[in-house]
Amino acid sequence: MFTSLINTNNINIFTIQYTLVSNVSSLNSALQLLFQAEVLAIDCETTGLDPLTDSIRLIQIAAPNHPVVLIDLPAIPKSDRSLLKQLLSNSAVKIAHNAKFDWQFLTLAGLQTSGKFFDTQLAYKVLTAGLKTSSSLQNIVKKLLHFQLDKTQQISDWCKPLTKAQLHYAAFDAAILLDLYPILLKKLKQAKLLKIARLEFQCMPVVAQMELNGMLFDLSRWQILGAKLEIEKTDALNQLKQLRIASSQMSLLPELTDAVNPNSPQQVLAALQAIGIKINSTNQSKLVSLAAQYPIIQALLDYRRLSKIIGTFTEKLPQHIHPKTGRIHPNYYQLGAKSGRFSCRKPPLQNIPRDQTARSCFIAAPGYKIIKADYSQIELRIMARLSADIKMCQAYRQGADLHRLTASLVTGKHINEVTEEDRRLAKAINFGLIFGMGAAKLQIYAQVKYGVAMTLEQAKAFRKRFFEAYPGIAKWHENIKHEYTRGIKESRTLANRRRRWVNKPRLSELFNHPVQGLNADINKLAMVKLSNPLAKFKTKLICVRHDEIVLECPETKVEQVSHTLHNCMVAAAQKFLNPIPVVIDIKTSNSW
DNA sequence: TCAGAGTGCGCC
DNA sequence: AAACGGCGCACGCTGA
Repeated sequence: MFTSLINTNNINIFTIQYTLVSNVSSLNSALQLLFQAEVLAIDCETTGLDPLTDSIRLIQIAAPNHPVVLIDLPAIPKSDRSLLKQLLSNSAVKIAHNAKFDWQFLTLAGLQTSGKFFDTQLAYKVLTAGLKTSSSLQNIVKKLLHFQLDKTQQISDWCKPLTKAQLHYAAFDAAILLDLYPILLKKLKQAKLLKIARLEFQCMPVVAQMELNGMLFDLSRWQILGAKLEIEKTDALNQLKQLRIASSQMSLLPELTDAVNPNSPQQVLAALQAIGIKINSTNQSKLVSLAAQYPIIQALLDYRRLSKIIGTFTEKLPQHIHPKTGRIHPNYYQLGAKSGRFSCRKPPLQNIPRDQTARSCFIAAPGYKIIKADYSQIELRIMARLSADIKMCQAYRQGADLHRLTASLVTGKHINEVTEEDRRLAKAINFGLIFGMGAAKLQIYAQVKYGVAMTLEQAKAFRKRFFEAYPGIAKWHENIKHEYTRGIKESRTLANRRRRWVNKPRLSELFNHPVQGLNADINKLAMVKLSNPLAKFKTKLICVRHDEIVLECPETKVEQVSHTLHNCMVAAAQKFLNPIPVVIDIKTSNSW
């Protein structure tokens, strides 16, 4: 099916030309020829995957109509790399696949790449957001150039003297990017995605630097916290044991129920059913409302919460402290979510419990402060902007508390009589209903997340009143429903980010994407705007979380940096939300 | 025995 | 007619 031999613009799979340079004179004469090129494809082969401990073995630079330059970097003394540095920061478009990886290695080798970037992986992800497709170089080459890329050398030993096969592979990997570039560029233009792709490209070095920065972590404080949680968990487990013995007396098979594993939903369900609790599943939403009635259920919920925190964070986070920096450097994937949001892994810092005692273990280095800024109610503001609901827009323009307003509208109370519980109720209503939640889920959601109990009838009534109170939202939902019934192929955010729909999407997904996606667009734009100020103020971006940006800043510059951070975030959001005002909450302290 | 789907839950 | 969305990770369980 796939041709093994193909002539593309620049290369032939068997006749690819390359020049291996291992001394400064041959390096510089090879580089001289590349300064006229408007595009440069760059790739690095490294001794491993960790930029903080591994190093570059080979740099490949490809330009149209030139042999690929393969630079044996360890053979070039640091003092002889000035022309290379110059090339990597010139005005050419730098093309790379997963450029973050190469940027990090090059930066730590003192070869910071700057200027315009074009990341073939990000470009492909922007084009295919929503589809189930791999964005590996191999797959992209297969889909766009119609041949099978041989990656067997990728896992070869790059620490030993390089073989001809390795050099050929390395040259090819860089050269192929020159062929992908015009195709991806054309597709981006045709799909009106070039702008959003450029936002991603500009964001890339900011993300790359953020990973290198990492977060400083107070291990001893964390361990004290962990020990406390461990005690609480044991308490909960003991309660579960005692109560299980009681339950086993009612069972015909005590030897089985004695062995109930609290981590097994199946066994727990059977055990709870055996003592007469009528449930069909043991998830939080089914159990919360029964916790007051049955102590064992409270113990189970406690146990689950604590073992989650201990298993996922308390025990795992210390393993991610980097021996070289003493900091935690997670992996951020700027297009990790189909909506355009970031995802974060190893460790998942975007999921750290919001509990202040946990977060206070992430600390500023001596002489630094942590500045944390988040967008206030960004999704609701986006919703106001998209729906142009008159009451919602007016409330935000007047600086009113939207949750209080909703509380007043759905309960019929005067705005001054709204209680704290009413306001929590309104939060559940606002956050839930904009994405199309039904009455049954609203009832559960309000109980689980906000501790507000209501009957199904009340939930139905609240739902009805919400859409009567905000007819603009109801209309916006109607419009999307209309598109939905006609069969919709894609959704766009205001920044024109696209998400494609493969099968018939759920209606709620259609409600969600324009909101969640624009939130991501805004946060990324804010990061890009911050890029230069961060360098100027020697401040580190250390974490981003959907609507939140965390910086580590020299103590002496806190005021200027807070001010700049505020301005960048406001400007990014204003670009899309105008005339809805944007509010940023900023806090400065010694820890997160 | 081990990959993978399923359940459950931490975050926004 | 009714329907929140987006992640990553740990765990028990299933089936080839």
